[in-house]
Amino acid sequence: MAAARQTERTAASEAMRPHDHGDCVRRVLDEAERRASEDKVNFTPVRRHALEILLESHAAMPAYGLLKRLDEDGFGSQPPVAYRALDFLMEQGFVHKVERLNAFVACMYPHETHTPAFLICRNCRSVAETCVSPSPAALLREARAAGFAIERSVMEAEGLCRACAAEGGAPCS
Amino acid sequence: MAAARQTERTAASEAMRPHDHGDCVRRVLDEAERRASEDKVNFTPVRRHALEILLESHAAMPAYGLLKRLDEDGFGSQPPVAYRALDFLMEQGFVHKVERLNAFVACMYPHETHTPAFLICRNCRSVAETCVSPSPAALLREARAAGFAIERSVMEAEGLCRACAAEGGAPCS
DNA sequence: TATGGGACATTATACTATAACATTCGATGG
DNA sequence: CCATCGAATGTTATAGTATAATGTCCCATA
Repeated sequence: MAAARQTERTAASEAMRPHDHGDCVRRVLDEAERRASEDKVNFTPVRRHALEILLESHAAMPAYGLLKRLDEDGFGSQPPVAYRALDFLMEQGFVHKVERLNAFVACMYPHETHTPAFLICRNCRSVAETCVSPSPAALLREARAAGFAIERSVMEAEGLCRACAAEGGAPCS
Repeated sequence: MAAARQTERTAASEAMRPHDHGDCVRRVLDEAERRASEDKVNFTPVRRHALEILLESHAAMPAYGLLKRLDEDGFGSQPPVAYRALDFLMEQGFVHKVERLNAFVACMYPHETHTPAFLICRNCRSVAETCVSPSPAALLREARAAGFAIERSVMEAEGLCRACAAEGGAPCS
């Protein structure tokens, strides 16, 4: 279990089941490619490779984890390398930041506008993205009442994934 | 505008209107006191004072901002001073962390169990807490399907508060 | 061909958070 | 009374996250 941090383990309905992950990768990468050329943004090698790395697993990866990988693959070792790529990918909606973990995941639904919602296991730190409607009604009402214009929002739920619950939910260590 | 970061400015329906803030403070502090003695937890001076500091405004305060204040008031200058107080206050539900900002706000609804929802202005960084139901239906459905047990969740919405929108929404600088 | 802008390189530093271990002190039971 | 256990705090050190600031490269294009 201790090794489960930031590995392949995932929790949510789609991600948690065995699946042809190559399909995930191709689907998302193709869509990103398409959208990038459509929007005339510059999908450079470092940006593309950063997305590929994040796509290797459904787990969230910290910026310095990504940086390490980028460095190993010859893209440079300084923090801005990773953060610039991440900024681009997030602007394009190809990647989300999981604030609770200060870590990043490739978006599995890059074709739809949505409010990402994450199920984050406090035990193994697996992360599953699910989609909810662009802005949940209750929050939208509150925002309207306040004159607040929501531009993007995220829901983050912490708890225990099925696998960890089965093991008793004790901390990894 | 530039000075608006982490000041009294707030955005949401309750917090954004002029109001007797002394009432907020007394109400929350009394409730906290009551709950602490009821639960037999140790509401020590540093913990209480940390809550008082966070209650001074509806804005989110970074941990090191709180630490600075605690230090000035004679409670010590090392990071664990602030983080320990914050850990306690969050456990008790008296304080929430706004993950998007890595900053902390006193909970304005310490008497109810709820999913906090934050409206965060990307321009002036004001934060308003609103309540939504313990777990929005759509997310709950997803979680059930995944066998994921939600223990707590948060919604964070970023956008422009009314005041900043009126000013054109340009960055503070 | 100059020039303007986007992307990238490089250096330094700011900010956030926790690990690890020592000490104090009060409640509780012998 | 005294042992001792645990919660809270004190102290030092370090890990982890993120951005500022400046300069270079290169290419589209006027």
